[in-house]
Amino acid sequence: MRYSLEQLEMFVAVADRGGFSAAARHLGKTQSTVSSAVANLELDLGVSLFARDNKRTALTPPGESLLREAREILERCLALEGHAGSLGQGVEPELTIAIEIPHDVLMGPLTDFASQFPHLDLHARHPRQGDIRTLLLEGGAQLGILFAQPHYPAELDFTQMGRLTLTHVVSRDHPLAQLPTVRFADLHVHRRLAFSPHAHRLPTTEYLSATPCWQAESYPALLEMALAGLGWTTLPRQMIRRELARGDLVELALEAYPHTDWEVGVDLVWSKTAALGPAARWLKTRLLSRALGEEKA
Amino acid sequence: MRYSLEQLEMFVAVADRGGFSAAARHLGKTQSTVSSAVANLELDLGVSLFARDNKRTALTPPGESLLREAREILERCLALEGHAGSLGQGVEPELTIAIEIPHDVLMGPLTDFASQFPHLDLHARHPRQGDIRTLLLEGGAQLGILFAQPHYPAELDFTQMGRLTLTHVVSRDHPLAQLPTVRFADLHVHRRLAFSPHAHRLPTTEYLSATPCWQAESYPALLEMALAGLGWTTLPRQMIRRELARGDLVELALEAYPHTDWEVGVDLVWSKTAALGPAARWLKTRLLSRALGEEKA
DNA sequence: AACCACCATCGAATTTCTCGATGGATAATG
DNA sequence: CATTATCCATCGAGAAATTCGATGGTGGTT
Repeated sequence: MRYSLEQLEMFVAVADRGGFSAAARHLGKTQSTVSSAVANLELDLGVSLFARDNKRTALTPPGESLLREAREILERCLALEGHAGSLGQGVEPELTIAIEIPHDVLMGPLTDFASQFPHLDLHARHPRQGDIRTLLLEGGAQLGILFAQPHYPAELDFTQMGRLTLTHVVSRDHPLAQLPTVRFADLHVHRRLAFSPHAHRLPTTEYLSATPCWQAESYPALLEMALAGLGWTTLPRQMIRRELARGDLVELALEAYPHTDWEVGVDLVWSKTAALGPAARWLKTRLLSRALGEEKA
Repeated sequence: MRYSLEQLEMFVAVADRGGFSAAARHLGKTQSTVSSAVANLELDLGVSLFARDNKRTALTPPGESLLREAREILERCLALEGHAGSLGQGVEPELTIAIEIPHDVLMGPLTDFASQFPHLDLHARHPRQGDIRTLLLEGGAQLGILFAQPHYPAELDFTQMGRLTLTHVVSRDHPLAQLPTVRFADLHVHRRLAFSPHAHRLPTTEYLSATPCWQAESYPALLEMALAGLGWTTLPRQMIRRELARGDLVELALEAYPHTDWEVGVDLVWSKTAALGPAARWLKTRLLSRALGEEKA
């Protein structure tokens, strides 16, 4: 028969406590049990693990080498049990969230989430905006984080999670970056990089429709284009902290324009029909407890 | 009582084979054994692993999540057994080699070694040259790789492993790098960076003693100094392939000097008294089978 | 020398595991 | 529609392993 986990436990206990009797006391077993269990393990493995030196029990070099692996196995078993325990209490085995714009403000809650639910598989998707709704409706994701919508399907529930600040930026080498202040008319002569899902909604379009305009379907794509110097664009400031800090992107100082800081709401959305598991609920309250706006740069 | 490894085995077998009976056939057990074992495992873990749907046995989502961890545990157990097997056949649990100059020619044999003895802990040390001998004599290392010595202590055995080609190099920005050919006298006016253990042995000193000379105790130190442009030096060409390829170091074209390529032997040394284990013997023959010289650039 | 702590071994009691058989349920087949 | 085959859970008997307490040997300690 194969060696058992109990045998491995006794093995490490003897190694840790420095003796068979001490290990037996610690485990609440008889000394003879520990002795024969380890002896059988040694037979199974074909290696002598301890040098019984009468009065001093020390690991043999092979024993020391195998001890690490035995510990590893037992640790994995503990992980399995912990995982099973949380699953037994109804915690869902995996969670999918759909994020329209990945920005580092979310990373704080996610790292907390990782330590709270270490065994859970998190899938973070960032599909095109419209797809988030269908994902939530079809159960492909449990939570969605996206720009505030004027209205949602009846099957979806939502809360405002916070606000992101939109700011006008260009790459370091762009002509607009050289101007001390940017007049409204200056924008017209340079290419605008627009976020296509919003291109028809944001106030931007009302007065800038004449600008040569490129559209991209995702913020990361916009970011790449802006970094390449293809034009000016509006991006959430929280998303491009790094680039601003490094100077790769430069904020435009818009002159005589009242809405220098545009804010756009970010909503947390979930399906009314599919019940959220404990992990999803935890993440939801965690995301809401710390409003996005508080973490503005 | 704790769940057993057999139960985990049956768990994954049922998951893999798609049913209890199939798993039982595969494992050579009775169907009832598998059935009750998995049922007990489910009780222990407090999670139902399979959705018994009469005629179709499928993993539950929690079961799928736990399956990975169960596999992981069993895999670790196989590793433990494999490790124990090799240790049982006398393979040493760890091996220490002392290398005077780490260069990438050794990496081929070492990667082979890693796949041949996956559980073995390899310690690669590179002490000062003289210390290698004492390490070998005192059992702190089993194999040593160092520059050929005129003679060794009686307790050490050795074989020539190959030859390294010493070449004269300077950094890209050094004045000598600008000369199309380097005359012997040109060397005198620039600082020489010498490998101190060899400074008294190599022919270099005989005719270059007048050169301003810095000494370093290790080749990596020499390499750093040469890269910093501190002077010219002689380094094993195999050791600085990368730097030569990138152009960070430049070989000097010595004019009218017969010994442009100096070769220095590299010896493999071990203790006569301490018997080498199987792994050490394997690595020794592997290192000798592929002479160092064959891998010259 | 007496004592104490340590470990290996032994036999009996207990627990667990395994087997084969049985029964209920479903899907394919004639 | 009956038959057959396959699937799984359950049961009881037998086999196997684990556990316990006791015993004996060994080496330090007082």
